[in-house]
Amino acid sequence: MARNAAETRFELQKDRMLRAAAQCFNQKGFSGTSLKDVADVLRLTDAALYYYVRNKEELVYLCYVRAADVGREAMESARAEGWDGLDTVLHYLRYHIELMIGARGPIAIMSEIPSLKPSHRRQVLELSRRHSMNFEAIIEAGIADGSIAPCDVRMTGNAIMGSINWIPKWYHGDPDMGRKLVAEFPRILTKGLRAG
Amino acid sequence: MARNAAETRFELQKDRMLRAAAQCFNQKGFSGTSLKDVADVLRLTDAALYYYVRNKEELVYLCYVRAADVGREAMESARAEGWDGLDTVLHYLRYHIELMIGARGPIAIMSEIPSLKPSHRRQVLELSRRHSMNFEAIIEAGIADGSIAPCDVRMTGNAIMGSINWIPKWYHGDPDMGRKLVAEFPRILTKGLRAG
DNA sequence: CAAAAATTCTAATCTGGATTAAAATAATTC
DNA sequence: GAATTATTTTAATCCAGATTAGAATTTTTG
Repeated sequence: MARNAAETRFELQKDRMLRAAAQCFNQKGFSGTSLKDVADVLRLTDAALYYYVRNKEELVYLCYVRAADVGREAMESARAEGWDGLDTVLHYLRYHIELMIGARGPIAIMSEIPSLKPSHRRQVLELSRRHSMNFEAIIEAGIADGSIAPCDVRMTGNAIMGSINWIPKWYHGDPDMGRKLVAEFPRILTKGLRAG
Repeated sequence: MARNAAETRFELQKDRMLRAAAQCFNQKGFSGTSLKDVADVLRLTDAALYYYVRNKEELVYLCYVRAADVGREAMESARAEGWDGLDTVLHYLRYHIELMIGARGPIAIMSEIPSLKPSHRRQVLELSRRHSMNFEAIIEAGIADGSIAPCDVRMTGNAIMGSINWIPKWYHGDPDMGRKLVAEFPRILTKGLRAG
């Protein structure tokens, strides 16, 4: 019946669960949300979650992996379509924000990596580090191709990613706000980059 | 012995405690850090903390009030010294970052307001809302005086404050990084604002 | 220094929430 | 539609960590 793994009822439910969890975690933090909180969103019992995940720690871990996936996808699309460094950054920001607030959202803020068990922590940090590096590489490419003004790449990357990461803290699904977000944020965040 | 309330041994220790707590909360989140974690930093027993604070919830509450105070101070200094809107924003950012990473730090990220009890939550949200409004007012003043290019004030404020709020997530006390932060961040965040 | 006050500790208790096992229900398959 | 498999629930257990009471220690005061 299911075409591929991702279309299994199991996989669909699991994904629903991860989105519900992300929503809860973003609001109340990792330890602040009980499994019952997540289960309530899904109209399930807390115990049912254990059918999909070994324990609570794995739930956050999967949320973070999912967040990393979304960021990576956005960046890959942007790289394929942007025609210079600045344009690529612009595309990346738009895609990432669209995914965050769209059907793939909500996306968990990776704000409690220390709560992960060592092996998971390592993996998530690695994904996170790689994403930062890729973003900085785009900025550097933009400086090289003349579309972005020379700047401290590391700090600039931190500044922009901070804005992005913080979005779930104040955006809670209002559609009007969402449209504005997609329309304005990429523009605002890249305005300071432009060369010349 | 003590000149004023703020110099009491009690007040000093309490402040030390709030800074230790902020450090822990920023790393592991509210519920993720046990009172023992905080006490360990201070070389005290968890039970000793109850001499300074009624319970854990109050500890976070005070951390958040403290964070709001620091933000407000930075903004007041900036308003007094900035000679136009853009310059005021620049000053504000510099002061706020200096306070965050300096002797007054670490400052707690207000990321788990939902964990507060209703009355405290109301108060903190009010402080937070007021700070945002004041920041947006400065941007508007800058647009009016021609130092800042017209923009969506709300979104621009969110973007900049997001960058600021996220700092404690990646800055962990490295002095070199700290200097760079103070030197570069205000410049980066205001680069996109400039009119003309 | 002795008494009083302030601060911290020891040793419990208590509780929310994670986790588990087994039973019950729903969906699929043949 | 009976058997099998997948999903969810009920009903415990279990434990980390918050909280409390009272004792012990340190600091201050006179």
